[in-house]
Amino acid sequence: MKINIKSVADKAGVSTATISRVLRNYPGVREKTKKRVLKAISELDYEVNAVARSLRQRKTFTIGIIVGNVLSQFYSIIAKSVEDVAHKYGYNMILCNGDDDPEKELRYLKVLKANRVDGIILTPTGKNADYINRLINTDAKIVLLDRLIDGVECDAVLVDNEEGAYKAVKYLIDRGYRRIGIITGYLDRTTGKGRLNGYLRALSEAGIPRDDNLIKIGKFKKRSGIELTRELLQDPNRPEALFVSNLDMTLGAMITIKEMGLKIPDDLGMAVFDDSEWISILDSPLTAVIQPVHSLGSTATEALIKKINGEKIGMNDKPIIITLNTNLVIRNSTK
Amino acid sequence: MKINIKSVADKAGVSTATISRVLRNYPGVREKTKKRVLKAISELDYEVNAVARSLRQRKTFTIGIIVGNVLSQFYSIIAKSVEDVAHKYGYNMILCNGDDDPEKELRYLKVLKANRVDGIILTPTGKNADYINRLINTDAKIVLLDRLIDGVECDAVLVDNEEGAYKAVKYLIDRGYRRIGIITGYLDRTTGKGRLNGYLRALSEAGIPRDDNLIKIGKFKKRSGIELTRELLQDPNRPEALFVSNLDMTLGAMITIKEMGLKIPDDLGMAVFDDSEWISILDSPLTAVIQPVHSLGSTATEALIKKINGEKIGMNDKPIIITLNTNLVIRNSTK
DNA sequence: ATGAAAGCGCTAACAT
DNA sequence: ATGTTAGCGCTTTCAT
Repeated sequence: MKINIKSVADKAGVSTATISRVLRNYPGVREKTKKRVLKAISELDYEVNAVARSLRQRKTFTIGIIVGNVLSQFYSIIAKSVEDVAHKYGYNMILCNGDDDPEKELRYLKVLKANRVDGIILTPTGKNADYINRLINTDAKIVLLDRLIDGVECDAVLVDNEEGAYKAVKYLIDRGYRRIGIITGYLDRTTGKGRLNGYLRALSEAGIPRDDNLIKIGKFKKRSGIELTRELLQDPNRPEALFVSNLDMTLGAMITIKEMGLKIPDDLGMAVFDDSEWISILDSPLTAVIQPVHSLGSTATEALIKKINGEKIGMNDKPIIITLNTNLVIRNSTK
Repeated sequence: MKINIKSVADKAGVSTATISRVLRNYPGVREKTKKRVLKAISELDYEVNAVARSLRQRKTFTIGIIVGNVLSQFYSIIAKSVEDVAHKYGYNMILCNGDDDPEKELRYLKVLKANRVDGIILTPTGKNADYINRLINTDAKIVLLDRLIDGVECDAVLVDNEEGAYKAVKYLIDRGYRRIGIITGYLDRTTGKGRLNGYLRALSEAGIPRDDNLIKIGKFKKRSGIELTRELLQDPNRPEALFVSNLDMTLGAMITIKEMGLKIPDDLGMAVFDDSEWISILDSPLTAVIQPVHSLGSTATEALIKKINGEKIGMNDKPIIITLNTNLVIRNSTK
C-alpha cells in the first residue's frame, strides 16, 4: 500500500492542503489540527515525496558537483566541503566524477540539467565552452572551481597558483639552489599555467635564466610524475632541486626517486604544490605549498547558494572571481 | 520562457505523446515524424525534465550511497566504484557523508527516502536498526557495504576481515615475532571485531598466549593511531611488532613512530590492514593487507541494481552476504 | 482556519 | 502511426 499526502489527509480527516501546511510549518493551522495531522503522519510513517514537491515548486534543493576525480585527495576534500555547506542550507548534493574527460563532463552537465538541480559547481576540463555558455544564458546557476574556461564568463573560486609556486621556488632559490626543475601539468589549465608562471617569475627575479630542459609538462597524474621525474633525473646534467606541482605527481616523483636510490635532501632538494599528511612523515618530509582546499569548496558553495537565492555576488553584473591564498610549510627537503 | 514537452510538441506539430515516444526511443513513430521532433528538440535546446518523469514513472534512476567519510581513501574508492557501475546502468548517485555518525546516517536515510531513490548502498554505523528494518519492510532496496548491523537482515558485501588480519599476523609470527601488538577500532563493528579475531587466531595457533596489554582498541581514526601507538610503545615492555588495522590508524601510528625516533624494521616490525601507494614509498615500505575496495563497491552496486530490477540475488529469500578476499603484500617492514 | 481544485511536466493506457 | 486524457503527489490560489 502506497502512502501519500492523501492517505494522511484521510486518516487525519482533513484536506491535503492542510497536510501540506503542516509539512512546511505554515502558520494558520490550529494547534489541535496540527497535532492530529502529525499523529497521522507518524502512524503511517509518511515521508513527503520530494520528487512531487520539486516538480510543483520547481525547486529541487539539490546541487550538482562535477569533479575531476574523487580518487584524488584534492577532490575528495572538495566534495566533503561542498557537501557540508550544502547540507547546512538544506541542499543535497549529486556528485559526478568527470574524470577530467570533456565528454563525461558534458554528459553530466546534461544529467544535472535534466534533474533540474538548483545549481552546479564545476571543476571544468576547459572544454564544452559552448554548452556551458548556453547553460549560463538560460539562467543556470554555476560556479567554477579551481579553474577557468576560455571563452566563458562565470563566477569562480580559485587558488593563487602563481603566488604559491613562486613562494616555493623562491624558497628553493633562497636555499642556494640554481638548477631547479619543474614538473607541472596541462598548460591550458589555469592551474598548470599559473604554477609554471610562478616558477618562471621566481627564476627571473633571481636572475636565473630559463632552461627548457628543466621544464617538464605532464598530466597532473601519478604516471606523469614517475616518467617526467625519470627524464629529469636521468639527465647527466640533472637539476639540483625539483618543484612538483601537484600531489599525484609528487607521489609519482617519489616513486622514481626511491627507485633511483636518491636521497632527499642530500642528492636532491625538493618542494611541492599540495600537502598531505603522508608527505609529512616521509623520511625527509617535503616542503609544500598548502592550498586552502576546504575553503575552496565552502566558498564556492556559499557563493552558489547566494546565486540560487537571487543575491548578486559580483558587482555590476560582472562575474566575480575569488582567489584564495596558499601557505608554504617549510620541512626538511632542502639542504 | 520555459520550454517543456508541450513547447516541443507545438513546434513539431505533433502531440506530447509522440514527443515522449521519441524521447524514449519507442518504436512506432514514423521516421519522418521522428526527424521533425528531433529537430524541434534541438532547436529549442529541450532537455527532458527528469523530475516530472520520475514522478510519473515512480522511478528516479538514482541510487543513494551513505559512506563513513569521503575523506578517507577507502570511502572515496568506494564512491568511485559505485558511481562507475551506477553510471553504466544509467543511474545517478547521490553521495552522502554519514561521518560515521548515527544521527547523520538517519537523517540521510530519510532524505534518500524522501527523494525516492531506487536503492541505497549503506556503510552502516551499526545503529538505526529499527528504522532500517522498517525501510526494508516497506520494500526499500538496500545493500550493506563493509559492515553488518545487529538485528538487521540485509544483503551485504563484506571483506574477509578475519582472514586478512590472520594472514598478516601469522606472517609476523613466521618472521619470528612473538610479542605483537594490535591497534584496532570499534569492536561492535564487523571490521574491528573481525580483525581482532584474526589476530587472536594467529596467536593462538602459534601457541602465543593472549596479552591484553598488547591489544588497543580505538576509533579507526588517525588520532587513535597516534595515541594508541604511543601507549603501546612507551611501555618499557613494548611489543616487538605492531599490527595496525586500518589506513588512517596506520598514518597515526607512523606519526608516533617517527616522533619517537623508532626505525622500522630495526626497532619495530610492522604489518597493516589497508594499502596505499604512500605506504609503499616509505623508507621501509609496509607489509599490508590489501582489500579489494574497488570490487567491494562494484559488487555491491551490481547486487543493488539486480534487486532494483526485481531479480532475486539470494536463495530462498534469505539475504545474501558476499565476502571478498584480501591479499597480503610483503614489503620491508619486518626483520 | 480549512477546503476545493488547478496544474507542475511528464508517461501510459486507451482510442482512433 | 498518432492523439486524447488521466494521473503521478504535491503546492498554491482562491473560496468559504
